[in-house]
Amino acid sequence: MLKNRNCIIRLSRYKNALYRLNALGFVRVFSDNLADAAGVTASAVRKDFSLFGISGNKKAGYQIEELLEKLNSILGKDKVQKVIVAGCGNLASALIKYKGFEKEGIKIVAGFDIDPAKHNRSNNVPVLPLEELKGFVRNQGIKIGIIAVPEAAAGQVAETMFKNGIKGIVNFAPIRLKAPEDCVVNYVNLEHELENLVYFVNALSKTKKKI
Amino acid sequence: MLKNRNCIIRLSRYKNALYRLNALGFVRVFSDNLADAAGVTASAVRKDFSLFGISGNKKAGYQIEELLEKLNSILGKDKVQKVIVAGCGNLASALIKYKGFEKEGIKIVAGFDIDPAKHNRSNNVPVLPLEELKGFVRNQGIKIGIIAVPEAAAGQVAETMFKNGIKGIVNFAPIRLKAPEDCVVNYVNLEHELENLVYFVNALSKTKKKI
DNA sequence: GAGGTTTTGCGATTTTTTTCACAAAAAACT
DNA sequence: AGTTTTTTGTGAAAAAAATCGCAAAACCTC
Ligand SMILES: NC(=O)c1ccc[n+]([C@@H]2O[C@H](COP(=O)([O-])OP(=O)(O)OC[C@H]3O[C@@H](n4cnc5c(N)ncnc54)[C@H](O)[C@@H]3O)[C@@H](O)[C@H]2O)c1
Ligand SMILES: NC(=O)c1ccc[n+]([C@@H]2O[C@H](COP(=O)([O-])OP(=O)(O)OC[C@H]3O[C@@H](n4cnc5c(N)ncnc54)[C@H](O)[C@@H]3O)[C@@H](O)[C@H]2O)c1
Repeated sequence: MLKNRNCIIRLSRYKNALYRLNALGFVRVFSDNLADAAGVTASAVRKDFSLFGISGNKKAGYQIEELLEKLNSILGKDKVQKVIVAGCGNLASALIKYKGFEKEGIKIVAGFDIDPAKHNRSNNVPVLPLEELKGFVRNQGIKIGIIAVPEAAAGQVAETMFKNGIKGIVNFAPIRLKAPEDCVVNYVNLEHELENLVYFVNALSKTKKKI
Repeated sequence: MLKNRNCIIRLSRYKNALYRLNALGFVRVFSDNLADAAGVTASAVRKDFSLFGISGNKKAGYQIEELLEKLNSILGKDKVQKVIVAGCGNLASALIKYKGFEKEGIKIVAGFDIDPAKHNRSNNVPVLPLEELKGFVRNQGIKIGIIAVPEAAAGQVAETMFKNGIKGIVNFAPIRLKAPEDCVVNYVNLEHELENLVYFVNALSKTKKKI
């Protein structure tokens, strides 16, 4: 099994770039066009493809439509991915309202919250009491969850998710989660993202001054 | 200059973990305690510290307070970082409302939008017309920006930011940005994060079945 | 259809990152 | 004071990821 997260993220980027090229009327691409569009090197493109047994035509590059089919299949985009969110505060509201996920075959099917004021069954995306998470996830066979609860609640919520069949979590709370070994957690930490930026901006400005 | 993004992200994680340990009453840590709390290995902790010339005491570990001071200084947390946001839609609203940034010394000082309906000068965090971004950034010497505009507008907005002194951008729009070489862009792509999760969940379930 | 050109596919190489492993320092114990 | 125990700090080794480089295939031109 391939473990390189960056490589899979690049596949997503190729996919997005290919949709854009397609929309511009292109039918074929060469590895270097695609590389430019995705912001990587041509040999990275070819290497990644070779890792997944994707091949093009020497001298004629890759057929965009065919390529998209293969990438979409690798990325599990041949079926709609049902996702739930725990914690329906500010961040989750933005996620639930976001139209872009639908285009990508990602469907947030329900939110869960402990605050009764947030509950709403008649919504397009219902917000249900946290106690219903368990049954919902089991019955619908949901595999992917998003954690958007406060830091203090995240560990507990993750445990409930994993216990009831969730296999992958995107966690926005700024805390590490314990996960069973057949499960995955992807962390999105916006503070760290900004801190990181501050570090590199400072570091760059220092090196520039030396020159 | 150190280029390893992961290493800097780990420093942020150490910092968070140290605050938690501090709150629990700890005064000192050993590399392995900290490693556990931050979700890394003890040798990674020591190696990272050695890279930044941070040293502890053999047999007595590290003084938490002192360590925090050093990490905070490396991460630029000794002064408040002023940040602006372009695009004040759903996502930016969540960011603007988020209380957690303040605790981390990150202050979103203004939002900018093309939609007049979003403008509001009397808010705690004012939302101003996009045309004012230029002057605002220059006058206040802002170095960090967040892009939360639609994909189609992101390139243009980034260009304006960079032209007026922004050195680092966190970009939520699902598109690569052109950046001057003394500037940095950190990408946060939530679709890709979910896609990635789907890939690894599928991959793991396949390898498990083989066993 | 020979010769030239372009582009893929992938093994080999290089670079980067992580992990190991152990000497040296410091504390604790005897 | 010497011995044992514990933990750091960092070179060395290993592992992982990125990049290079080039043979081979496909196409084009004449
Ligand atoms: N909003 C941001 O921009 C932002 C930025 C960085 C990090 N985060 C992180 O994302 C998470 C969510 O942030 P937010 O701004 O949406 O917070 P929020 O306070 O707006 O929302 C949290 C929601 O979780 C609910 N909740 C609390 N405990 C719960 C539980 N045990 N089970 C289910 N629901 C529970 C609350 O009722 C609330 O609706 C937090 O961990 C925060 O640290 C948010
Ligand atoms: N909301 C999410 O959960 C989510 C998830 C993934 C990605 N994103 C990305 O984040 C970005 C923002 O998403 P959102 O949901 O907040 O969108 P949104 O439509 O709610 O907000 C976009 C805002 O940008 C403003 N805008 C448009 N053009 C502008 C310009 N040229 N200059 C300044 N402002 C401009 C609009 O008036 C609007 O207020 C998008 O690129 C989106 O693809 C959002």
